[in-house]
Amino acid sequence: MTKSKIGLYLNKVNDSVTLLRECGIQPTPQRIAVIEFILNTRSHPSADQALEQVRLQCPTISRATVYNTLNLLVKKGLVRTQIIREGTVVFDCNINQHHHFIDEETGNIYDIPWDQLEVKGKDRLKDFEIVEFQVILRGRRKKK
Amino acid sequence: MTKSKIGLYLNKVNDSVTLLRECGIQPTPQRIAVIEFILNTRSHPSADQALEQVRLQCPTISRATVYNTLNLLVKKGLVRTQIIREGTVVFDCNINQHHHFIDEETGNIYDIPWDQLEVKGKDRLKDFEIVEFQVILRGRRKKK
DNA sequence: AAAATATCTTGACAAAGTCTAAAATAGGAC
DNA sequence: GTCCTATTTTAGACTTTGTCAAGATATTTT
Ligand SMILES: [Mn+2]
Ligand SMILES: [Mn+2]
Ligand SMILES: [Zn+2]
Ligand SMILES: [Zn+2]
Repeated sequence: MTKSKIGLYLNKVNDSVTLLRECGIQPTPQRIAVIEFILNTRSHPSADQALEQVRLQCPTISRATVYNTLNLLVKKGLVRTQIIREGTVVFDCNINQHHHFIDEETGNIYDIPWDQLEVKGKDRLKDFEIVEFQVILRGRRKKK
Repeated sequence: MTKSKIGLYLNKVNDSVTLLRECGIQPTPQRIAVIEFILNTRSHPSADQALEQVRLQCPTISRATVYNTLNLLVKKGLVRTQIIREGTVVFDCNINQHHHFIDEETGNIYDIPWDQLEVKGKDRLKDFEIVEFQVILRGRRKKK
C-alpha cells in the first residue's frame, strides 16, 4: 500500500493508517474515519455531507475536525476540491485530471474520464498561461 | 434600443429604462442603478461586489434590493450566473455561450469566446443528455 | 385625496466556512 | 505507571453569502 495507490478503494483500516503515515499525518480515529469515507466515495460530497456520513462511523466527531481533516488531505494532495456546485465546495477523491457532468435534476456529479473529451484551440489563447482546465457539462443523466 | 442589444455597453439611462420596460420590469432608480452597473462590467462580480459599486451611484440602496434585482434580471434572461468562484455565485452580463479563464493570482475572470475552443468527443457520452457545457481554464494571464 | 399595488428597507434567519481557546489525548522520558 | 509536553479535538463564536418577512415608501388607480 503506497501513496501511488490513491484512488483505489480502501477497505482496510490498515491501508488508511499507512496512507496517513506516509503523508506525515498522525492517524487518529477521527482522521481515519474521514479518509475512509472520502477515499471510498465517488459522490463529490460537501464537507457537511462528509460530516453527516462520517458521524455514522464516528458519532462524536466535530464539524471543525472534519473541515480540518479534509483541508489537510487537500494540502497533502490526497483529495482535491472542485467548484462546480452552488453554495459549497465539493471534495473529489479523483486527483487525476478529468471532466465533470452535473445532473441538474438530482445534483449528482459524475466524473468524465480525461481521454473522453478533447479541447482544441488552447494554443490560440496567447494571453493566458494555462495551468489546468476541465470541461463542465450540465444536463440530465439518461436512465438506462 | 431593443432587447437584442443586450451585451453592448449602455451609457444612457434612457437605454436602461427602455430595456427594463421591455422586460416588464418597472424602472425604479434602484433597478436602473443595478442594471447600469451589471450590464457595463465584464468583471463577473458577486452580488456583494455589485452592491458596493452600485452604492457609489445610489448610496441608500439595500442589500436585499440588489439581490432581488440581480435575481430578477437572471429570471428575465438579461444576465446569468456562473459557478466558477469559491464561496459565491458571480453574475455575467455575457449571456451568449462562452468559456472562462480564471487568473489564480488575481481572481480575475476572463471570457473566452465560444468559437476559440472546440470540445470533441461529446457524442461518445451516451449516458448523458447535455444541456450546456463550457471549458473552465485556470492559470495566469500573461502581462504584455 | 384615498385606496390599492408595487417596491424598498431593515433586521432576522440559515448555511458554509474559519478561528480560538479550552479540554482531551497521545507519546516520550523517567 | 506517572509526569510532562506536544498534538489533536471540541464547542462555540464569528464572518460571509444568501433568503425571507414585515413594515415603511412610493406609485398607480379610482
Ligand atoms: Mn448560503
Ligand atoms: Mn464562507
Ligand atoms: Zn471528480
Ligand atoms: Zn462570462
